[in-house]
Amino acid sequence: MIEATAIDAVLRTLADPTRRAIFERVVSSDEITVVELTRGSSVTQGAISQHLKSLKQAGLVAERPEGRNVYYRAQPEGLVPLADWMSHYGVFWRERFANLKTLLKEIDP
Amino acid sequence: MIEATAIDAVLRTLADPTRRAIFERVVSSDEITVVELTRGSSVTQGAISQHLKSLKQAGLVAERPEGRNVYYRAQPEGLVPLADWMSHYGVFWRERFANLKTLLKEIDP
DNA sequence: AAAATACATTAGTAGATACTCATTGATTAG
DNA sequence: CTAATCAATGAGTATCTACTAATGTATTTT
Repeated sequence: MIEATAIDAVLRTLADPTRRAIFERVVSSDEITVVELTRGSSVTQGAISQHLKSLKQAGLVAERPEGRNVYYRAQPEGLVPLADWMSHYGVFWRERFANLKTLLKEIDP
Repeated sequence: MIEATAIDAVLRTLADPTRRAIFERVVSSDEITVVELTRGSSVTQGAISQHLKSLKQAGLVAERPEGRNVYYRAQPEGLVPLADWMSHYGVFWRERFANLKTLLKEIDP
């Protein structure tokens, strides 16, 4: 059985559009600070920090404090519970997953 | 860009543990009625019907009325938005394919 | 040292939502 | 025909949560 608590945390965390948008911005950038995330966002800095806390607890992001800044980066292994769940319950996911494996072989034969 | 509304509906629908459990039971069985789903569940029949409505609107299940019963079955193509969203981050994984190799082994050993 | 900057955290609030209970509509059984 | 069963829906409620505003804690700048 898939670990219920992990998939639960990941899905619940990604379900919120604002929080998911933050995660996507973290993914798109190598590293990004809270002020940078706050700029171009419709919510306040406090909300950003709260969402980052949720993302961190779900294992989706990691932080690197440096001086008064905190750099956030994506933690891809946090998506493993979701990928695992998909492999069980998503038939079509297997095909796309096969494509991903093909892609990887092209990159690193 | 991935269609925001679809991935939003799928994630929001699957985020609730009770509703996700219902979906998993529908997936596991070929076809299943509401009474069957209600048996062995901690919530009432009304709640089950409400969750099935959400799942149907998200495109995750389909129904087949027969007499006074309604048979539900999983609609795997409803997971495509989620798979697409994951694929999008497959690109992100490619940039860090060392991690991806680890992920692949964990997901599909 | 004082001011400014970066981030986290708290309290309070408005809106969302998951649930129960009751009812309704439809179909089947006695 | 009447009673029972299946499922959907509505009203009402309690809980959850995403948000703002304000404050706190470091750290850096001037």
